[in-house]
Amino acid sequence: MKRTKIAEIFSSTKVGGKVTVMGWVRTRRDSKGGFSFIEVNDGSCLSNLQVITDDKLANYREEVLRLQTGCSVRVLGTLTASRGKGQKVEVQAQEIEVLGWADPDIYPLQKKRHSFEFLRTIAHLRPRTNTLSAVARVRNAMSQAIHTFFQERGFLYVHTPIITGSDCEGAGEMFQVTSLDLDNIPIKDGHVDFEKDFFSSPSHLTVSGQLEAEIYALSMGDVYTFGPTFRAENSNTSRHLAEFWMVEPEMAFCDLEGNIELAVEFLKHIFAYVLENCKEDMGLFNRFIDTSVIETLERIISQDFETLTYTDGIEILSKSREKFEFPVEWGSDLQSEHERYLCEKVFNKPIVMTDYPKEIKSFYMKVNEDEKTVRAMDVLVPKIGEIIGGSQREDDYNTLLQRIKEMGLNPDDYWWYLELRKFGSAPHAGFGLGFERLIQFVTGMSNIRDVIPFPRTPGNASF
RNA sequence: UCCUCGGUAGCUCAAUCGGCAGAGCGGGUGGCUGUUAACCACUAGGUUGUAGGUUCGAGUCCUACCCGAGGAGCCA
Repeated sequence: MKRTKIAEIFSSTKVGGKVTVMGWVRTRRDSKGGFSFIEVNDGSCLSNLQVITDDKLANYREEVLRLQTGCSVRVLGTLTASRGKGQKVEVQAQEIEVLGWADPDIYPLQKKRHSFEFLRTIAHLRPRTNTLSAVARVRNAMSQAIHTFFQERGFLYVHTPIITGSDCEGAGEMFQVTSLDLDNIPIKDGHVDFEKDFFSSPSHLTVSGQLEAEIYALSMGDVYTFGPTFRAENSNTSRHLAEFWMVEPEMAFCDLEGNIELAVEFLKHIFAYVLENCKEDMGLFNRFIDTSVIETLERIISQDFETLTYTDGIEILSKSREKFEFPVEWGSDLQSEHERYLCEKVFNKPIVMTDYPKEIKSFYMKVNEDEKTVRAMDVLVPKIGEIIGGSQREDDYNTLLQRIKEMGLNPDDYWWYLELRKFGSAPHAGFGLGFERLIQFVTGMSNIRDVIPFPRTPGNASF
């Protein structure tokens, strides 16, 4: 079953050799002169390979003329320079074997545009479309770019747990994990008896690997996680998933400024990598999805990000003449309309907003000397909004303990997290980046459900 | 979860004031051509999301529910 991938054929200019290509038929055009053009795609690249077949093939009339969109084939032929326009090379077939038929009466994909809504209902077939296969290739390239970025800088890749022991991560609703028989739940003193559960205590799917990443940062220096994350929020938007992938670097001996520097470098590296390595796929997005994506990415790579404090942001917003639905006031969180106004109207580029009021941020963020704000940073990008959220972590034992109490949390649940501040504490910082939101930004895809192979959202875990 | 809009042929959509269910693409058949979103002709294809109601008559109006999209909240 040795084969040549179509991407490989297009990447070299050699003609004359014999090749075996396997893939799926996208379309067939017949000539009554006794030959047909078949476009084959194998997923290795966006372009189809044009295969010329003629009635010298034994199975031309019985099989080749019945090939339709979706059939899988093995083609043995000679690579030749194309006589037609539209492609440089093509394959003159000597043999075509039909590996699998696809009855056109019932095969849902057609040689035409489908809506993304419809394609979501056929997630088992949608990667056979141009756009979804391009998303898959870009997603793959971005994963690669993430690892090379951190590995080149000496960051350690840490696998933090998917199942977490206690409900103490403090970031949104969690999915509970249990092996108890839900039709027959053990009860003790009127409550569920978790002693009988698998872990002898309530357990959940992780909402963040950050707290565990801090452990390794405070031993190994620079670390990062890259894995799935789960939120049981009933969010129905184009930028939320119940299961998504998050990148979380964590650095010891690093403050907020170093954190911002890394985040900006990180984003620029990913964008540059994709522009360099996914030219054909990015061309598709720039042509059919959002005609400004390439220009936007190029501009971001060459420009500085706008960095401003929350307080400055509030000032700009309250001085603007824009009419907002929600009032702008110091102390309350920025609404989507505020973020978008700053990002898209005022600066027209990504912004890094820092030093938020401590009341609207998490307990683990380092409190500033003003005792009102914390060393937090959000990176906001046009259209998507928040793509990165991070902070310098509170490294003072007493301050952290006090913050935990202030937020109404139980210090016992955080005993090990507190001990990191008791034994050899050090300044450290990190951030979380939503991988799918980054893919959305890079590709211009407007719905997050179309940049992950199998989206999980409220009411839907199909496939 | 809230607000708004939508659900009609395999797909994308149209259907005026409540009055015969339509088009393009896709499929089938035939024709034509080194074609490439191929082209030309013919043809098949419908429980209008579900349940109920108003009416002589409902795709259209009313009620409930289901599903989808956009926005908001929550966040990455």
